[in-house]
Amino acid sequence: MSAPSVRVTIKDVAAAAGVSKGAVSLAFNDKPGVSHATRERIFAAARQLGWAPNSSARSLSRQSVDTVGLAICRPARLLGLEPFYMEFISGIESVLAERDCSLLLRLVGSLEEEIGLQERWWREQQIGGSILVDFHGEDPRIGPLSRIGLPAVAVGHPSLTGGFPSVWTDDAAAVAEAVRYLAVLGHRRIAHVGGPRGLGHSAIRTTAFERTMGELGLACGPHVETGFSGEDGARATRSLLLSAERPTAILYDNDIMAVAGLGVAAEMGLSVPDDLSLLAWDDSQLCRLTHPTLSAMSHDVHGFGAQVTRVLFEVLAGHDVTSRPVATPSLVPRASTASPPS
Amino acid sequence: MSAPSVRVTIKDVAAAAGVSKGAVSLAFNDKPGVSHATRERIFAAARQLGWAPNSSARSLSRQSVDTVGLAICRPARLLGLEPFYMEFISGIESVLAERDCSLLLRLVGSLEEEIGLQERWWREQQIGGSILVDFHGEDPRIGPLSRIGLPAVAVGHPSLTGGFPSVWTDDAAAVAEAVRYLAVLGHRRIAHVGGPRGLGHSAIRTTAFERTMGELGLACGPHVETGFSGEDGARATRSLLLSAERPTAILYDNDIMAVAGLGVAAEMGLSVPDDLSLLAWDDSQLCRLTHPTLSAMSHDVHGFGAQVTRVLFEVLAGHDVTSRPVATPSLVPRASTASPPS
DNA sequence: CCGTAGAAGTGAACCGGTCTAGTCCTCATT
DNA sequence: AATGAGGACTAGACCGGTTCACTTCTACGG
Repeated sequence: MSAPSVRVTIKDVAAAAGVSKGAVSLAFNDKPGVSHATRERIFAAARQLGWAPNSSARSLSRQSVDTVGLAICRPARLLGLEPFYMEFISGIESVLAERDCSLLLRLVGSLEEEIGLQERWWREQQIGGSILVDFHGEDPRIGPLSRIGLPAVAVGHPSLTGGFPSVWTDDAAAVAEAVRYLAVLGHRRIAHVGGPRGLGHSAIRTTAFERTMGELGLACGPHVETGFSGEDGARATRSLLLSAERPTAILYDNDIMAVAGLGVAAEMGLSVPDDLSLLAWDDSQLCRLTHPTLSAMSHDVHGFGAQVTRVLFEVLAGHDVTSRPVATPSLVPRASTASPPS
Repeated sequence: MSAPSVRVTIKDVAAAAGVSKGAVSLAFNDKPGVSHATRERIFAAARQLGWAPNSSARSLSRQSVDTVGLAICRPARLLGLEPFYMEFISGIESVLAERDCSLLLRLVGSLEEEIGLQERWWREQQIGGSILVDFHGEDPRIGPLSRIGLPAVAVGHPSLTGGFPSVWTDDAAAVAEAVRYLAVLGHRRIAHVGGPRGLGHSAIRTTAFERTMGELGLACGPHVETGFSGEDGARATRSLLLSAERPTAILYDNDIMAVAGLGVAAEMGLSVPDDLSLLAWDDSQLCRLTHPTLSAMSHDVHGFGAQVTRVLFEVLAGHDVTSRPVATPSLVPRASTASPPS
């Protein structure tokens, strides 16, 4: 790839302003050592020539870069659908933009591919640090990426993220709230449609689900594992609704699956919420568009992304950072939950 | 942001392999001038030291970068929901990854902000070129960005994209197909829920809608402008269904609004497709999850993104590139369309 | 009037690669 | 034996910034 045809460098600006390169650099980096008048002259010259410091040259001599990496490992088709990530990314961006930093984004096919990618990014000094998402139990990224010293913030419960400082939502508490709410409505047969067990936060939610059911003295109803796609959600719902002990309420691990569940219920002639209650997770706008609208465990995904990024900057500044939770998802009851049929 | 604590450079590798910096560079760039044996020795040394060429230094001396820019200008909340962009991005990535290039992504609030951003990216030589999306009529980006010579590929009909080579879908033809299909089913009162007129492709679709209706001798039913959000879609649908001359079919400009329309129909006690037919656009997985499933104008968004990126690489290679269409969206009939009530 | 502190500004080294001109060597040709 | 061609490799300039050590000038205190 080529560069602008007329390349204007700091030397040209210096010449135009009648000063040395160093003075221009000082002026542009807001450092003392140039008088107000000179500074203005330099800015005027730069504006007139349309000059901006070459970012490669700058990061070369500064020995630093203002880019952070994010690799997402989910099948592409699925990603398109999950409102979560785009909103998360927009949260990240909101903080990056404040500091004139950029996001290097890559979709990868496997955790191994991600390890290779992050290592390369770091070695080539393309990124100053990374945001790591979707932790698995015994996540294979932890070893290699800590070893090379990649500064990173993890998204996920500290029990999953190895040595990386993390930012997380207390999913266990949220699941407990969801289940208790359904129980208070009178549901006894509650099912859970979760993500793959391998995925850390799915495992946490599943465990919390089972524990809470136990605490309430309810037989732990069926729990189904899925790959988070809408089709998975539909399949899971169909099989639950066809089982002998049909659940009267279903808790889903994202909102797409809950929408799919709503479709399946309609298809099978069940009325929501009269015959069946549905409770979604993540609560994107989607939950307000269906009929009936979907009750959901809601959290501020945009703010979550922003917070993660702020913590990453702390790490990059060399501060000692400890893991911290953001607000626990909270229940937003809408029209898809009610007492079970008597 | 800091760099790896132990920085190993090309000099270290050269020393370890007992050659000069130049030899290492030649080896790593697959250029002639080093024997097979030496090459192997160099690779071994690099692997052992964990060295990869510093990307800033490389692009500085090569006077080129391997990053392309993409700025998206839509409210963040909306973006999260639109499956289109994530899929489009994953298509872009699939081509970038092949060539070890990266995507610089930024969400912006206005076209003016985007102009500033693209100019800065280009002047600072952070990007080699850009992908421009969401063209407006008389798009304000065209002038400034052509003037600075930014290499770019536009997504949108050539009539919108000024001098930029473009890749587009023939939305006019697709709209005509959609309307004719509904007409063949027997619909006479067909409504259109489109995007903002300012947005180029929305205008094209709206015009095509009106023309096709005219050609079929149908009174051009109501056309509603929206901001593409689900809430907008719901509002538009509600107002259409309450009008005196209630339409029997509605064509939506994306799939989120169609899903919202489905919700509104249910809420108003109308049966889809018996009382009302709905036809969506973009056809993400979402259209298959609702009940009834949504008929849609379907196209390969992932492939679209990939194609756009390939064209950008042609531009960057200095080839003379002409605008070209990709496959026209085609109708996928599902359960939301049928003949109108007699 | 001297000494000194601080502000303003310069020149050159440096960051880590790429690339060109040039050296050295081997082998084939006349 | 002299000539030439070409392969393997090196030294050093260069890319465009940042930064540090150093100079010059002004102002102020004693």
